[in-house]
Amino acid sequence: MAKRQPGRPFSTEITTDLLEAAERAMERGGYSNLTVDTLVREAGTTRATFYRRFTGASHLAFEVLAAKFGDVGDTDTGSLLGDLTEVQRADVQMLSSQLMRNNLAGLLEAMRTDDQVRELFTERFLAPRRESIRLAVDRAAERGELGAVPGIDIEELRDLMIGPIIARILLPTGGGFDAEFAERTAETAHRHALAAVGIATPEPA
Amino acid sequence: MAKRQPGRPFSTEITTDLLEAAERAMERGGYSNLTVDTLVREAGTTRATFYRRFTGASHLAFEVLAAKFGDVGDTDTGSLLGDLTEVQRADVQMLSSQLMRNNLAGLLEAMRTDDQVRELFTERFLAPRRESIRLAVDRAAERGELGAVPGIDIEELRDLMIGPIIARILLPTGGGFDAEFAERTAETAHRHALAAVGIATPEPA
Amino acid sequence: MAKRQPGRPFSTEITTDLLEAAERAMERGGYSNLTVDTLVREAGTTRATFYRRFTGASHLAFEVLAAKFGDVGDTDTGSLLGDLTEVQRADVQMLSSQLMRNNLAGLLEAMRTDDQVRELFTERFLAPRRESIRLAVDRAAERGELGAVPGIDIEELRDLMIGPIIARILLPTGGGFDAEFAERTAETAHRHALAAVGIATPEPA
Amino acid sequence: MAKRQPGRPFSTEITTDLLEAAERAMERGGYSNLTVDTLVREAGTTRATFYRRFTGASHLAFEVLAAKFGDVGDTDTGSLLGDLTEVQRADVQMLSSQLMRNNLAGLLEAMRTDDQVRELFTERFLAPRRESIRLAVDRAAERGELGAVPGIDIEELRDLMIGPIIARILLPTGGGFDAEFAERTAETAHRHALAAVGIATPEPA
DNA sequence: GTATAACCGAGACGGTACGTCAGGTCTTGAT
DNA sequence: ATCAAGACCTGACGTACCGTCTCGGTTATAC
Repeated sequence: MAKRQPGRPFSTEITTDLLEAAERAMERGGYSNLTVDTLVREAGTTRATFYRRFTGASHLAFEVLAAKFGDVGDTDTGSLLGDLTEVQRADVQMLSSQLMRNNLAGLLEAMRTDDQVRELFTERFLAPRRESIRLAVDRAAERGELGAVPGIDIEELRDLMIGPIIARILLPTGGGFDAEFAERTAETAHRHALAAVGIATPEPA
Repeated sequence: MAKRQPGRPFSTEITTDLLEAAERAMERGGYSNLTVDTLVREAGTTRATFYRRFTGASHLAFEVLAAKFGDVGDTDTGSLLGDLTEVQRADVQMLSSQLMRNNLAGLLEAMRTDDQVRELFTERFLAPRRESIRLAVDRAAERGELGAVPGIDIEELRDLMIGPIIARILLPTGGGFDAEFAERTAETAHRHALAAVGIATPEPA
Repeated sequence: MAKRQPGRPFSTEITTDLLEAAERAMERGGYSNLTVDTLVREAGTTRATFYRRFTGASHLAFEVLAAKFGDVGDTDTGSLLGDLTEVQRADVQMLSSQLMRNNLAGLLEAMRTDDQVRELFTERFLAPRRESIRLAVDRAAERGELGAVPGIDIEELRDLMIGPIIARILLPTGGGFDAEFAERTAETAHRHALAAVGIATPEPA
Repeated sequence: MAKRQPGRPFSTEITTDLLEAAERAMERGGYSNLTVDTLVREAGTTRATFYRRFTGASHLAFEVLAAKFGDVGDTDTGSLLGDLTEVQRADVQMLSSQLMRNNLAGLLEAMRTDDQVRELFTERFLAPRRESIRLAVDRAAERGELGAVPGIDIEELRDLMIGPIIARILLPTGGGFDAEFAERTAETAHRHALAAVGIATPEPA
């Protein structure tokens, strides 16, 4: 029954002020410019109050992203290629946003050090996306699209899909994303999956 | 003839001491622990001396990586798939090293802000690797392996190859690299290239 | 009512530690050896904490002297000569201290540059001493010792009294102060004042 | 016969360039702004070359003043008061110059630490001025103006004369020097000397 | 209603790093 | 041996963040 804690509860207004201030800073300057001092000043509060809610700037940054992109839907389109394309479209949209472009590298570095942020990220971002792919593959197997599921490394499929998007965002030369980028890379991942179970790729679309 | 410039020359010993100190720190703690103070302390020199050589810790970190992984060879194996596999093998080896695992995210974030580091990185890391792929594709086109070169986006091909490696390194859940990872991803990139020019993929290897 | 200001108050212990450290350094090495780094190290605190209290080393040095010599009493002995002698005795005692010998020149140089230190010095050291002399002259005028006050330049009288003491301290050849130095120079200043209003000097004492 | 040193001799041009650069800097910013770096840059030479000529900035500063004010003439006006007035006029002129106002305090502080500068200053500035006063007193004694010379402390007389000038320069509130300042203070010193040998002061001028 | 527990603003605090400046010395090549 | 150039070590500068703390004052529940 989630018992009420004694004492004065957190002011929700301050929390949202901080989240908004962080989002603005992340949109503008990006991760390197996120300092607790600046955030609390802009949110009109103080360091101590900040640290009651978050363990540090990286934690808050993560929460901003989680609020924006935390929930992934799972759509059953009826075919593996269709499902993978859906997943890829959602990820391209998420990762190509200014918020991600400016902060992904910084957060990935923060994860290396900070266990808490790493766990949160894994749980809220990585796991759901991996699950979407696993479900798509399972459904394909049930439909008989794939001979044998065990031959497919879900993790590898995921990296094959999200990797090119990340590369395009993080590497300086990376251009934009044209309308068919998601389709092309999803097809390639699809071929990869088929090849893994020994099925020759059908006619290219 | 590289004329001698006037004045006392840089002490090469100090330079190598700094590079070595940086490499140790990068191997151990990774990018976040790279501070100018710590480096000069360990190298037995001073901040001012450091700043005569490097613009900051990120610049030095880049130089360490450039010294280790700067030069890429170009091997002509006689087939596009063979060439791409060579490229991929080299990149897997480079990126899976502890040095890269611990520092790639930090450097990518540094690049967002620091123009100089971004240019150096682009010039010394990105451009040569892109060039390797371009040469492989050009040779394949000459051999008639590919119908029309213009249909192939070199940049996209590069992202399709390096992306999965990066994802595996930077994302917390990323496992290791088994012996055939390079082969599999190179094959997938190869299929992607063929599909781009409308050629059906041959029998999977 | 001296309302309490918000926030954590300054630690008085740190303040006194700094003042004591400064006094020791001023006594030992003198002004040139006063560095913020050394002071905070000896007081066991940090630069930032120092700068919350003082604008710089010269400010702190001034505060040390102000605490020691800040307040001057005003004694009415009944005669101008007596009053001037009292003032002179106090100034000889103050300026002949090791603290002043070692730091006066440095502080005078600091004053040239730093407006704040100049103002503090003027207000807390110069003004009160000038006032003592002015009061003595006013009382003498009321008693009829001096014909007309306006004829006396208080500033000049002050310089005539404090000047010789300063010269003796700052100039390298300056010897010590014998017991009658204050009396002799006060008499001379007295004669100067009388001469300024056209009164012949009486018998030398 | 002042044997010629082996090797290349000092460039006199550099020496004068340095002296001139120093004078400009002393006139403008004053002692605190005298840095070896700035001086050699402005003189178009280098630190090493500077240190072959001078032991430090304070040494050079002293040389500038010595070149300007080093030699004092000795005039015999026929009376003690006349001679003292001459001395005082010269000192007022010297000390009231911008060059002295901006650098005296700094040099006095430098003297406290640097033995060499102290010796140079004593020898070239203090000793000659003391000697002028001593000669004036000796002549007065020969003329019978003073009963007995031994009763007069030359050092004290010097401090009584130069002290007020110094006070007026160094103390922040010190005003300017009107035309009769030298006369008035010389008279006062004269009275002091007479009093010291027990002679009543004559009618004020 | 009145404890009590936790919040909140303000800002000091020790720690660590930043990038710069000045001092005085040393190394290189040239005169 | 001087000179220009500039690296080098030492040590100090004033500032920025970090995460914690100490104040005085303010809510919300819980007794």
